[in-house]
Amino acid sequence: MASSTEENYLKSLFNLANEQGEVSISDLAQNLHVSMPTANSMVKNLQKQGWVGYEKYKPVILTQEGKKAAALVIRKHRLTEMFLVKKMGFGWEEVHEVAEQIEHIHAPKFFERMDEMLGFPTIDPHGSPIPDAQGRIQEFSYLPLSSCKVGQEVQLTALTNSSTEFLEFLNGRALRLGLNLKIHSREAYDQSMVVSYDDHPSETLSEKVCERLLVRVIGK
Amino acid sequence: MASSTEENYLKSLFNLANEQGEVSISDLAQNLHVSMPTANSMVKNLQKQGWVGYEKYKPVILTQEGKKAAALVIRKHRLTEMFLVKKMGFGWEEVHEVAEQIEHIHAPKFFERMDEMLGFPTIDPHGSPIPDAQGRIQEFSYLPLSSCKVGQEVQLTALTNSSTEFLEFLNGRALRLGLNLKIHSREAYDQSMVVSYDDHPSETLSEKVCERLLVRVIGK
DNA sequence: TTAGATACTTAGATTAATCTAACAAATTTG
DNA sequence: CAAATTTGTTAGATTAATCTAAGTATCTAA
Repeated sequence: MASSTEENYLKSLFNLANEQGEVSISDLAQNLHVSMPTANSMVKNLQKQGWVGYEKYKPVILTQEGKKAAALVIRKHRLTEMFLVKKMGFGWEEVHEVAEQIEHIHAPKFFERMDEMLGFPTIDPHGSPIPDAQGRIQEFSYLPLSSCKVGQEVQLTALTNSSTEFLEFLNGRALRLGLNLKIHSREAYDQSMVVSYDDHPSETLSEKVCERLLVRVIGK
Repeated sequence: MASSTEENYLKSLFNLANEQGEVSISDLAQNLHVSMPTANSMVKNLQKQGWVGYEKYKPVILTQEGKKAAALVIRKHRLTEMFLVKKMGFGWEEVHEVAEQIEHIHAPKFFERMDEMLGFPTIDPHGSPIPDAQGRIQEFSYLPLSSCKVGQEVQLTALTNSSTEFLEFLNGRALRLGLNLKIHSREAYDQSMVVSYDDHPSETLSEKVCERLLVRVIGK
């Protein structure tokens, strides 16, 4: 069974591979805030346990077992986030730190009961998919708001970044998942967009923000 | 801040002191399933951090800070047990292992929300008191059933042992906290007692069991 | 195409938590 | 009370996870 530390490495490898494709030792080290030699020796350890394939100076690749193990940790993390928000009254900006700890709890029934109580959710509070109990993960094909056109109506469905600062920024503008946005204009100079929703008749969102908002087109 | 390991030592010291008074290095080592040298060096470490007082060959004594730190870990443990039983549908025999892990989570709001959702409970599912947020613990004065007299009516209020095996034994006889028991007889030879409750007109309980059942006298 | 920069590895040290072996103090008991 | 037993301590080793320093491989770009 993986230690908490090993679980964190598996999770990082999984997430980095999804974001970037190939994952180098330095990517991994940076992501986990450890030195390269530390990441290097842990990768060798993970390899010995059959979770990753690795050859000197080559990218690190999760094996099938490694992917499954990683997905199951991510499952625990995202189920926990959903539970904290839906059942315990946490804000979506407060759940990450707690979930980072609870994801390492070994207690199948605990997470099964969360899953049941939540009605078997498929996404977490930030719109990321929750892997199933077999470690299978459903991929959605959402677009960044930044790639949408003026005049379109879209629904905010997920985020590519769930840092506390970004979530607090969204809270400040009453932006939440499920909201319908109308795209009124885009500024050619800096790619910022003006949108409206609910009782917000005109909000300007920077390119940086628009890239992090994932949407589904619903109109025009 | 105490590591999980340190928290476990503090908890053991607190519980052992309550059960036995003086706590030796060997008591501690036995209780935590570690060797005496391990317990010895951890006690020195806890002393350096101001949680225990210790002199060579003398009993280990928690300081005020040590007692408070221990009580706050026990608070997290017992709140978690109550949450698992009352909010997540666990049986009282299933909660210990999970609570042993969750008690080490550092997330004040998580436990505050549990407390609120449970209506600020004062006892856990096994009748043990839950320390308050300041680490103060309310002591009850319950009697073991074994010390009660034939003819008395008593209410089952707590247990002195909450091992899975004992709890499953109680489950098998539908014995649970809050139940009123009538004491019909006691066998002089082995101190076993015959009691009745609910639709159980006659159950024989061994001395070992009677010592572990804590009650409040309500009649005769 | 080779010099310089970047990425990676090796070597060796550190810390927390554990162990066993050996010795020392304290307690119990004949 | 002295011997035997129990309890506690010291010394030294181990493992997981981390680090820094130093050296090596790979990539990039003049």
